[in-house]
Amino acid sequence: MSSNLSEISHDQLAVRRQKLEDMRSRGVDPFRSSFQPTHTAVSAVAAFVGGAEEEDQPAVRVAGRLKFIRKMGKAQFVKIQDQTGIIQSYVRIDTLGEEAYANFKKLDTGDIIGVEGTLFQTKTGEVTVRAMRYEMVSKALRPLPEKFHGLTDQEQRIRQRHLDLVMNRESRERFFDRSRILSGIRRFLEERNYLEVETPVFQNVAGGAAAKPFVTHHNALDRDFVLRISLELYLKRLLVGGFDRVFEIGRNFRNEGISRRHNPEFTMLELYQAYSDYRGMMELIQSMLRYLVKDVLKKEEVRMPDGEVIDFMSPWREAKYKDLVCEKVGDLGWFDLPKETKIELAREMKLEVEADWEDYEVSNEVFGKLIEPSLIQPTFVTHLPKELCPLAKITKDDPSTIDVFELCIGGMEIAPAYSEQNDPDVQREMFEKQAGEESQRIDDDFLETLEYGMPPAGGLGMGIDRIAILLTGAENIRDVILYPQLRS
RNA sequence: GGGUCGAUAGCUCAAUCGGUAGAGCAGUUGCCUUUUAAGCAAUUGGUUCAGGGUUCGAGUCCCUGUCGACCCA
Repeated sequence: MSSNLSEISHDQLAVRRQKLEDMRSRGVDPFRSSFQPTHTAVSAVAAFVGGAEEEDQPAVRVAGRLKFIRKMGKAQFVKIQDQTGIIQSYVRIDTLGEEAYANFKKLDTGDIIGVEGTLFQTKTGEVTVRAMRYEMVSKALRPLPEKFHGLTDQEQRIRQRHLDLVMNRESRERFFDRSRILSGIRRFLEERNYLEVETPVFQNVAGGAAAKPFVTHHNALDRDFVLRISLELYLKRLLVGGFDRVFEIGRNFRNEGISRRHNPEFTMLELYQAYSDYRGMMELIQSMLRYLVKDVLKKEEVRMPDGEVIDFMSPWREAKYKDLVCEKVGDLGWFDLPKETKIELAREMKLEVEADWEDYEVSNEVFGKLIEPSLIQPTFVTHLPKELCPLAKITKDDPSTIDVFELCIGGMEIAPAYSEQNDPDVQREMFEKQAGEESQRIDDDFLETLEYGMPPAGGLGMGIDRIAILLTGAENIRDVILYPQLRS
């Protein structure tokens, strides 16, 4: 059977198919339905008893993908990778037997096998399984990428993420970190008696943020829905319903461009706490991020790709939005200047502002382009102009600002938080001002709900993708989303 | 949407002025019983992203398109 391998050696797929058929003809199932390892790669290495004789070492059964095969005639070393890591196995013709060894030699990298044997240390000290038996678990019909360089093409790494995860340790670790961050957030909030809930993705009105929604169609109802752009309004309904501490971690969808920091579907955490306010949210987010950095990721500090170090443990800076803008432009009593003068000055600072922009939009361009990117260490920016968010409470002693903060870290907006607006009449007014002529986009059901009485509350949102970028030191949102959107 | 750059063997990459498309890894066949990207010898494998053009001759030059990367919006 194997005599014709050389004839088809130009086609690696055909060679592997032939090996598959050879296995079947020997009565070996190339795709077993189960296999029970006793150890993972990491726990097997940990099970090695230092200083003990080999006959006193534990027997282990491990399973995983063949990453490296080093053949030396009548013996070979192979590396087996599972979710936890890699373990080496040493396979000899005199322990396995001639027939089994001959079959073992036909295995390919990428095949998933199980190995059973005792632990020993090679002469370089590597803990290794001396294979007494092996089992074919799943045949790989396609070859893995090149073993040293791995898969480097960005597009392939995303389109074939499974290969990226098999070949690139940093990538696998980064997604483990993302999972740890998610479970850490849940643990943190549950310890504070928050209730995790799920609210609708299909909505009548895409509220809670300013963004273009995706539209979809329900056939049986014969009507269009929009996919949610935020979690806010439904969670606030739950505050009315008496759920005083709620959070949701869910996917939002925004019909906008794709960039280093934007994916059309992204994951948000939103949480609401009755009888709290934006100051309460400061304490919460600070404790939560320190918990994630220190206790979940076991880091003392976070290093960004450019080498800048972010210190989460020192006290966080707090600064008013207007003070930051005035400081940047050289005071000038900026917020009292007429819009035309602001536009002139902004253009002198090489900002691209349009003549028909609103006054606050010009100021916000200064903030977004010149200030935010420079806020590397954790900074609470407070007292934002009220035009920037219609869902927050107006500051008592300054009706031009709202009781909110925007937490900026690493030059990014990480988490906004508000003292939530709970006056239904003020809320309607703000919505109408924002919607302008598109009054059909006002969520009347939400406004009606507020009329039943919503407790005062602090609310906070945090982009999970961005926090993952920040805490894992990634450069691009695609590095923290398993299957990000590509062009086609 | 705009600008710059890129796409060559399964993977990572070469290919001078426009002149026979190469290497390493992987595969195949041998040798090799403690390797570490194992080693040695031999060997298979190409729609050079797609389509058009210039030319005696195009991976290379020109045009269009697809996809991607980076920057800007």
